[in-house]
Amino acid sequence: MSVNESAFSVAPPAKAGARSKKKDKASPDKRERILRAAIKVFARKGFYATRVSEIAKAAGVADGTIYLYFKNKDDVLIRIFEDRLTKLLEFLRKETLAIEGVEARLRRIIELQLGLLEGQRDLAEVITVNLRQSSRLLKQYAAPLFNEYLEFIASIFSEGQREGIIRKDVHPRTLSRALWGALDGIALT
Amino acid sequence: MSVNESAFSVAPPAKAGARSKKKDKASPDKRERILRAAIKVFARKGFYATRVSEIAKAAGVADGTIYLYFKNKDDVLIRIFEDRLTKLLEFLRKETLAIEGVEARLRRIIELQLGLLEGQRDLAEVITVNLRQSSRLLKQYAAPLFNEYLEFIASIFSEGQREGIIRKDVHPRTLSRALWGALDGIALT
Amino acid sequence: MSVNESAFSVAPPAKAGARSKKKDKASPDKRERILRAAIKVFARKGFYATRVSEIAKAAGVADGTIYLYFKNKDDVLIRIFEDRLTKLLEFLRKETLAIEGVEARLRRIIELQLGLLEGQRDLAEVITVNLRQSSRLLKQYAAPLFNEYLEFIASIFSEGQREGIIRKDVHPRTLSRALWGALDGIALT
Amino acid sequence: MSVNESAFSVAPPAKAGARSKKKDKASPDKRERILRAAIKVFARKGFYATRVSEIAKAAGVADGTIYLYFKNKDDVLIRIFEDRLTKLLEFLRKETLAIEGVEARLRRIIELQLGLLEGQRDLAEVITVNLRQSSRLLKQYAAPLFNEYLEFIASIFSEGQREGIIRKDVHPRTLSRALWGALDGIALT
DNA sequence: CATGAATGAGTTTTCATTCAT
DNA sequence: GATGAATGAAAACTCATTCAT
Repeated sequence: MSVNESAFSVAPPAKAGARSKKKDKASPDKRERILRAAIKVFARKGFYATRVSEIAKAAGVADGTIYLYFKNKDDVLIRIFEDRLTKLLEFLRKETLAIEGVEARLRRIIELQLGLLEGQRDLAEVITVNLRQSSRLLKQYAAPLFNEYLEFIASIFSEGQREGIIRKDVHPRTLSRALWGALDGIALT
Repeated sequence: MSVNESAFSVAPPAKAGARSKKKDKASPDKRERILRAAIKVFARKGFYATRVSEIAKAAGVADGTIYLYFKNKDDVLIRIFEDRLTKLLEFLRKETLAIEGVEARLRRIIELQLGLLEGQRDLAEVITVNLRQSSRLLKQYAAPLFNEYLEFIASIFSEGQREGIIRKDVHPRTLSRALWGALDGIALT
Repeated sequence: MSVNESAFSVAPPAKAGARSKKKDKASPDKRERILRAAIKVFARKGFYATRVSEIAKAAGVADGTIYLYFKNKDDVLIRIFEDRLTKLLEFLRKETLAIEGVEARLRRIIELQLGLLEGQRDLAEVITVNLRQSSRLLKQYAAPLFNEYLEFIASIFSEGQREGIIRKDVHPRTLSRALWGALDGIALT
Repeated sequence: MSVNESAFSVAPPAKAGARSKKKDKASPDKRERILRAAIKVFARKGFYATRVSEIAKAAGVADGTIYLYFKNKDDVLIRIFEDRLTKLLEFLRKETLAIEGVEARLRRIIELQLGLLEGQRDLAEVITVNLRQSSRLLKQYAAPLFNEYLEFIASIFSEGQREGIIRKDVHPRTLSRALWGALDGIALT
């Protein structure tokens, strides 16, 4: 399973029987289209510099439509974190835990991570950049998720320390932060 | 010489004999006060979420005063990069080149870097965060300076590769990005 | 055809079959309402002394609405010139060229002009006053149109000179300027 | 006596005995310098578009100095009208009344007027343009003076009508307005 | 559901005026 | 008197959000 066709690369779920009912006027995944458009635009211009109208245009919907699916502009960013980060985390867990041995696991994480950061540059950009300078509100929602992510990687380092294959004088949490930072730095190229 | 009393921790230059001679116009350090206030506020809330009036209040000046020293809000951020990053780079160069051996140098850089990122958390925050999602204009000014910084670290890795103490299958530039990312990630705590 | 129901006294074009077909978007005459309000207020207070909010209030729209139809305050003035002066010129041409003989034509011009300046005092005021002391930008747009207007009158004087019924020792262009000035001076009452 | 060295082309009054007292620090005619500078800048950019600091720079004084001689920016314009228009009127009266015959007088007025408008383009510009679109306050001061000026010319037309050499079906006041307008229009070239 | 024109609160920025030196 | 840095009230303009169609 490649990273780029991974679970968090959400694709509209196959649209079962073509045009289910009659009208089906509500294009089936307008919400999804908006999220994707938002990721793209947020990545390019940052949250604050992005106009709601730009998201709308990129998604091919009217400005007002955004407010049918999201409470407000902040909410769009929050949902990006929630939807995507959750899926990313699940995916990482599944992929990693299937592997035996701390070193192999870390290699797999790095591999996935770099693959992710390459294939989903936009998403990574949104996560890293916007995590920091956004409103209190956002931080409340997003930070816990990101923390969970770091915690997961830390847990692997922790295991490595117990097994004695990783130096013990650095806190696993610090290691996980350093790893994320390094990978993110690399991917920025 | 500690990082936190370093060259880039700009202090109004002692004003030799108080009220030197005649003119002494343009309140010598008001500009500096504004820059410092801006760094502090930008770090906390990010560039876009920061109101010019907040910078003014933090600096203890009137809103309009900002515009006596800076062209506009963008310009304030640009000058932060210009003033500070330049000084930081000079400082790093001086400190590092005085040291013999690639490994020792890298240790010193990490040491300084972590010291900086701790002692000047605000500045580091502004540099890292705002470098990414800001206006074209800013990127034009800031990115080159940041690149110079990465280039400097890359040059040390490069030397290490020639000396055979650093693996040669990764580009020095990638290494420098990874190092910055890791250190930044750590400091974020 | 009276001057005051003339072509340049723009009225929303009757909107043929009410609510024509489908779209009918962009409130058809809001732009027009704003232009009219602006002419009125500019005439009374001058361009610079007029607040955008005053135009908005006079037009019965919100401040921001102005910016849906015009780039900025300058643009409002520019469009007044463009829309109105162009129509005025067309009107004058049509009315005048239908008449035989230089003297009769000039009489008709004076008649129309005074009618205009009376019936559309506001517009005349805006044209004359604001043509002079405004920004480079405006002059670029407005002056050529005003010149075209003067040129048209000059062409009639020119014809009169060829026919020998107007003294030849004054340049037609000077005559047209003098005529405009005199009529404007009179109308100022 | 040429128009351009006329009474209303105020020159600092010869500075009697060089450097009267001792210090004489107050440059003798700073007020006059400011007025002249203001006329020049107002003519070029109009009252509203002119910054107080621009007048100051043109006059070679500090911004604050202006407020030692004038109550505020409005006051500067008011004094221009008062000082200059008064002098202009006196001058016109003296010059004209020395001449015999209505036609000769009018010729002289036109001559002077065109000379003035040429030699003192700036002043004429300020008078004509700014008379119209400025604040209530200004109009209160300036209009009466301008009216007096028109009244004077009207009186000559009036005399001409009594003498039967000027058509009687137009009000003298209208004639004077037309004359001013025509001359102003010509001079605008 | 979808639209997008309209709104107006909230920001940036300007500049006349003041006042400590 | 003269200065010009500092002030802050006032204006232009932006853009998230609403709501009639």
